[in-house]
Amino acid sequence: MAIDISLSNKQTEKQELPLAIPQATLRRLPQYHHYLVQLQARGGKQISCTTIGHDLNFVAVQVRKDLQYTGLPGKPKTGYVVAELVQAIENFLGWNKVNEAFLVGAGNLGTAILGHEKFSQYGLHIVAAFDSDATKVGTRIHGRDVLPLEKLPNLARRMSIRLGIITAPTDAAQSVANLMAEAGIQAIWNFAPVRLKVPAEIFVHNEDLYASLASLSCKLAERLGAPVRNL
Amino acid sequence: MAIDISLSNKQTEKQELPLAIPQATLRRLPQYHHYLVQLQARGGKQISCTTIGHDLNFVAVQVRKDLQYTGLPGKPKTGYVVAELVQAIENFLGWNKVNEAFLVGAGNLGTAILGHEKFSQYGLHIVAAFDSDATKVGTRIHGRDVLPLEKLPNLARRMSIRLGIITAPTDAAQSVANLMAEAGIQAIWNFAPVRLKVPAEIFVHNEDLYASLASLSCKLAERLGAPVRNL
DNA sequence: TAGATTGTTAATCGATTAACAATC
DNA sequence: TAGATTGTTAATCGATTAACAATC
Repeated sequence: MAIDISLSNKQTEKQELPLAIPQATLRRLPQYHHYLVQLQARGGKQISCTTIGHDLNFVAVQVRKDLQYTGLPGKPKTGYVVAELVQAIENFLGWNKVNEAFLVGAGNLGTAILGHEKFSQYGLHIVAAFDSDATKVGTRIHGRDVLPLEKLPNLARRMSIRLGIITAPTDAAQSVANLMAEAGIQAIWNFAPVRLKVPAEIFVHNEDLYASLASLSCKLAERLGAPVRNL
Repeated sequence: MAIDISLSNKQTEKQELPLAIPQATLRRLPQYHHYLVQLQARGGKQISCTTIGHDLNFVAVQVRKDLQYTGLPGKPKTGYVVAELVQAIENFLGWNKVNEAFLVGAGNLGTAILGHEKFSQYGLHIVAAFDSDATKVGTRIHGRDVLPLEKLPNLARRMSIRLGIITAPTDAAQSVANLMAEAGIQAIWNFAPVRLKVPAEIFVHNEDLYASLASLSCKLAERLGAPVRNL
């Protein structure tokens, strides 16, 4: 019987138990991707974890573990085929599928994100912006219409939008999130420094600039305190 | 001799070994801070880890461990004095000291960050912007001059600038970092999706939007694949 | 005193790293 | 075959959580 089970596991494939990926690996995959794309541009065909690790300052075995999540097997002695690996990472990250998104908050940050054309290379298409400020509504920012916030739920449903980006001011963020939840949006990229309260099925990713600032100012404060060492 | 050493360690205090703070704790401290400031605004005087944990969705003991890094002791039964705790966190993070910074790359993102007035409440004062684009040089963005990139090293030295913010395009980021290193800058907040090569004494914090995007698109792809469950 | 809370020490968990067998 | 590399299993490390004593 034991043989039976192990066989069926091997044969049926893609069974499931995809072995949830660690956050840390997920953060590194885009780095590998970026590295590999550049390598490819320079004509690189094959690559080993040893080399990737050396260039990116990771231990080789960590690179190997990370890449295993993409499901692409490498070849002993030669390593991975660069083109395949790029594909595998993009596939794993969902970067070869289009994600249409709505952005709320057409202020400075919202404008910056709308202007970031590279995102579309990674499947992120921001199709419209929303704002509650009447003076902004009706304008166009980097080719996208700025619509009144009230229109979001209806439009999101009709267009089956699954991703929402919040670049609204802190105080408005929660109510925007509520609107998005109501609109059936499935994931939120939140740039406001608040922990949003949303239904459990909605995935929230917080882009917390204040956490970054903390890390930087803490480091600088620590250095000021310490006596200056010989440079 | 052994006794001697342990005594001196205890007595002299502030000796060192400040027990390096975990990254994760550092990310949470600003959240506590934000929560406590709001609490204070509503007139809260005392607070317990139990309550903080409940409101912020952390386990109480984790909150306690995190807060211990600030060095402020709580009182059994009553918890912490809100005002003291806010102070202690700000002090620990260096948010009550002024950090003057230079920003390089006056594009969309740079403009957004220059426009983010709240940063100054956390000690971050961006005093000038730099760009290599001659059409931008000479203009003012959110009250700050845009200067030619070549002027950065000299000015940074003269003004003892310790923090640099990179919002330049990916290709330019490394050379900007080189310039900053040359200018004696001690910490870099890097918004470009590249791993910068800098001397070991420079602290780099990467704000990696593509890592965030990976996390979001991966989650969405995973949902699309799976059959829709009962909502 | 009883109860809520802090602070601390031990157990658990997950991610990183090390060791090594398998493979081309 | 020898050597570089992958893939896997075990050891290590660090952070989270649990258990509990100390304190007001």
